Amino acid sequence: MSGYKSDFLNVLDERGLIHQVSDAAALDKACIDGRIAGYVGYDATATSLHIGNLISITMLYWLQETGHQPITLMGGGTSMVGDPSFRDDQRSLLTAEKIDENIGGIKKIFGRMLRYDESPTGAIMVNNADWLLELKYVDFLREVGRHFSVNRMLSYDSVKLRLDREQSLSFLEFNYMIMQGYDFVELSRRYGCVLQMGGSDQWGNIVNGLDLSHRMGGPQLYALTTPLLTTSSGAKMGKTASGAVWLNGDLFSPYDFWQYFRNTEDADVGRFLKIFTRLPLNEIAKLVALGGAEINEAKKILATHATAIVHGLEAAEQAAETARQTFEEGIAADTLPSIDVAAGDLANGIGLLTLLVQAGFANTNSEARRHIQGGAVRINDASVSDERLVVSSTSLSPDGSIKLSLGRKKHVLVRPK
RNA sequence: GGAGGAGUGCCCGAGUGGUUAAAGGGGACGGACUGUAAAUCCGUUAGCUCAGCUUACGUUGGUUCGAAUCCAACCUCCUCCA
Repeated sequence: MSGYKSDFLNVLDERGLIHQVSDAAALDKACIDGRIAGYVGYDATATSLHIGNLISITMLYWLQETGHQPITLMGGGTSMVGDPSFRDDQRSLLTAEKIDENIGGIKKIFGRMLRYDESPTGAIMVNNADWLLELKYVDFLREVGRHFSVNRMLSYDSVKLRLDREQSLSFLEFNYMIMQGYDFVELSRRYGCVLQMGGSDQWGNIVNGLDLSHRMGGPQLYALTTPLLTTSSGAKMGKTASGAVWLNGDLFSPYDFWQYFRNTEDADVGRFLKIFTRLPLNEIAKLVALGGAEINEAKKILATHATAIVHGLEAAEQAAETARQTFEEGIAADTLPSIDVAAGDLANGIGLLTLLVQAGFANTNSEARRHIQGGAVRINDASVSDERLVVSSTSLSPDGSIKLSLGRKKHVLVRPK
């Protein structure tokens, strides 16, 4: 739907970020009447957020830009339980130490995208461990638990997958949505937060919070979700052969991040420009209008802007330049991602299979072997067919590295250290 | 507690004693073609010290020259009954 009056909802709507909103008209009005506070929760399931989370951070960004207050909630408490939504298996339990470590890693990204300060629209960082871990079981059940209907919770799509697949859903996990609902109420009490946002898979969990607030005599709260991001071919975004597209540079390099967006399908360019960049819409419209091979220019702009938001402009431009040299000039840019190997090892010679695994091109020697048999591997741009090949210092180029490639697109420099 | 049914590789799903590392599909990866796109076609898709060996069909045992397939116990889930 369109025709919102508030800047916030208009921006999100124009950029295709809205999937569902509860009581859109009332939320719209609240945004006009004054400053609202809205939050997104992030569970500490890994040491970095991934590209899917980038959308919800973007929503917080626009919330702040349009004069409201974003709250980032770290799931230090909820991560102790694990969200079963749309999962077909049980998560392994995370230890408290691991959760702390993950939160440390996750936090890094927010400072780049949001402004944390004391001003009315300054972002706030909170951790639900602060209140969830203090709860007394029976008191909590009597105060909060009584408002939840098990019948209803079982009817949610989010748990259907698990039930349909005849997988057990433990009572522990079943409590997750109650905790998330309670988080919302707690944030509303503490910070006057009235809006929770998230991916479309979070709708059920978020709406629980709305209900709970209502039943506990709290204020009217609102829910807003974004569409699940898929490519035009229907694949879920954010997965590559080597794993998730992480936002932290140590897990997924800025160059790879840039490449990820550079390889966007034609049909997705416009949609992604709206979501992953802050370019004005009229400029985006011009880029999308580019036909045929020229759309590649739009993809480069998309890649650079998206990378700049996450890794900074400098890193983004360097990634763009590296890509230009690698793909357009066909030379080995010394800024390609590199791996270090011990100089002594290289002098003695390293098996190619080992090297491919170290480079992250294969998970096992067998997989590396298959790549070689399939003709995908090149050393310094020369095809390799011998899986027993031993790579040594003789392959070093004048600038002191070996260019190792898998397929047309994946390149890594091997450097002795 | 009783009766019946199910559990296969990343996912779905065939297979009911012997070329079965397990049909087929999906996904993923590689190759060709292109524009570092899509579509299409081809190939690969358990591990290893790889012309060989090891581990695999819920778990553990058993029968057999030989088991994913037969038997027993156990675990998990589903349906009906109490």
